[in-house]
Amino acid sequence: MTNGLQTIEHENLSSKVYGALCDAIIKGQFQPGDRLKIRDLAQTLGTSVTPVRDAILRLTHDEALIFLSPRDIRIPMISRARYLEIRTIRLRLESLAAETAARLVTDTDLARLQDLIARNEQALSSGNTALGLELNQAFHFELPAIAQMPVLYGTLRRLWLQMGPLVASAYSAGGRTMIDPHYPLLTALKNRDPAAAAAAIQADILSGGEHILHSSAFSDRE
Amino acid sequence: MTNGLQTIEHENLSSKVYGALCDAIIKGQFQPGDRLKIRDLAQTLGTSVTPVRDAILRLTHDEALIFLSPRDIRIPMISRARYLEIRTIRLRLESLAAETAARLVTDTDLARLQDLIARNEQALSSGNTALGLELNQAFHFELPAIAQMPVLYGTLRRLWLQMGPLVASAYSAGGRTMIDPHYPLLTALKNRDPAAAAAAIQADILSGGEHILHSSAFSDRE
DNA sequence: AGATGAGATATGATGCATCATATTTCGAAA
DNA sequence: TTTCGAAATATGATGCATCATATCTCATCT
Repeated sequence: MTNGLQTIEHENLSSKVYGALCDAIIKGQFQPGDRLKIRDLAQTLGTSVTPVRDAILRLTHDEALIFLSPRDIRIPMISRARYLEIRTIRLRLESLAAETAARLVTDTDLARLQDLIARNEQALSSGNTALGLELNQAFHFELPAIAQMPVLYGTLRRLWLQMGPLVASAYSAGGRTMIDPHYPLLTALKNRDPAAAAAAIQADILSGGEHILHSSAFSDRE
Repeated sequence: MTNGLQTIEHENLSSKVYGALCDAIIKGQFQPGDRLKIRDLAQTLGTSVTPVRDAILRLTHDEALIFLSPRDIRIPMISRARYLEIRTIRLRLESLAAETAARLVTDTDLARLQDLIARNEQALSSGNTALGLELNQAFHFELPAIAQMPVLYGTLRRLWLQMGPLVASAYSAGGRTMIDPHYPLLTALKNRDPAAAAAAIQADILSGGEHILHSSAFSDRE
């Protein structure tokens, strides 16, 4: 047994299918309640059932998909309570990412963030909401990456997956809510101010949350 | 598409195998660096390879197992940095669980927690460390359950899985560190005092963390 | 029209064969 | 003894068949 075992990332069909489905979920290509069938997806994607099954099962463990029955896999409609729970968790975790990022951020990091904001402004101008969603999320995920917190990154990624259809639906008309809060956050990071960074990301989450709460039809069930 | 889609839990071979492997990991039946082979496990467990593969893949996505290569699945030795990251995240999340639990806790909940502590005292007296580990963890998981935060529960479960071998190793000699901090937490919950509950769980995590940091050999790598 | 039940069909779980390639073994050379 | 390379073996990924049972369809009855 050796110390310092090194993890590897390898890309196989299953992980490719998983990535494609994650993208589709985040971009709002599925609606809550939509049914996913393994054989249909395998045909569409040109694979056998195994990698699709792998990906689907993974997404159910991510809680981005649910089994309504042992034969019925759906995109879930999350409840208001669940959304609020996720938001509360995010307030705790994204503020941790932001604080830590404020302490570690480099000029290269800042340039990258600036670029994401600029590209999001362009996406907004051209009405490309799917790209806007993607860039908003990419901005958020920069924080745990800059903070060098891989566990936190993975945890947040799964939370965002769960919110995917909700966020895509709430922002289907686009809007500045996905961009404006990023400016004060960027400023705080430039200033290497952890407290300001934490406050900025929390303000982002809360203002975004208000938008989601006002524009979404939630499941009445937990 | 209906509102209020209801998720179901169904138990199949894959989830049974997953549960058995999670148990084994938490109880320290594997050492960091140990190799798991799908066919061997399938033979041991008396299943075909499919459910074992499902369970193994799920554990790799949980980051409780790692692929050293596309053919080599191991129990990871986590790094000091990763442990500290997990601990930081736990400080945030378990305090959230504790605060919320303090607001929602019932007498039935309190009795259950009391029982867990009593059983842990017994396990300590009889030198049953594996049971002590299990009961310590059960106690911790009561908080998100009482708090009615299923997402938080799932998130914490995965963090504990990752720490499984480390915790089992650090506490291989047993000790009061797994019990003593539970008393002030129980008191805070009895008093319905969120701030005290949060402080108590954080103290538990930090004191446990000191024990782990002093007694563990970490991987030098991230 | 709605409800019910039977039969047909579909679905994910499971088993197992095959494949590509990763790993181990073993013999030879240094 | 150690190192190296070739061959043998093993391993997880993938494909696909089969199974158990979930779901859908359709006919009949109220």
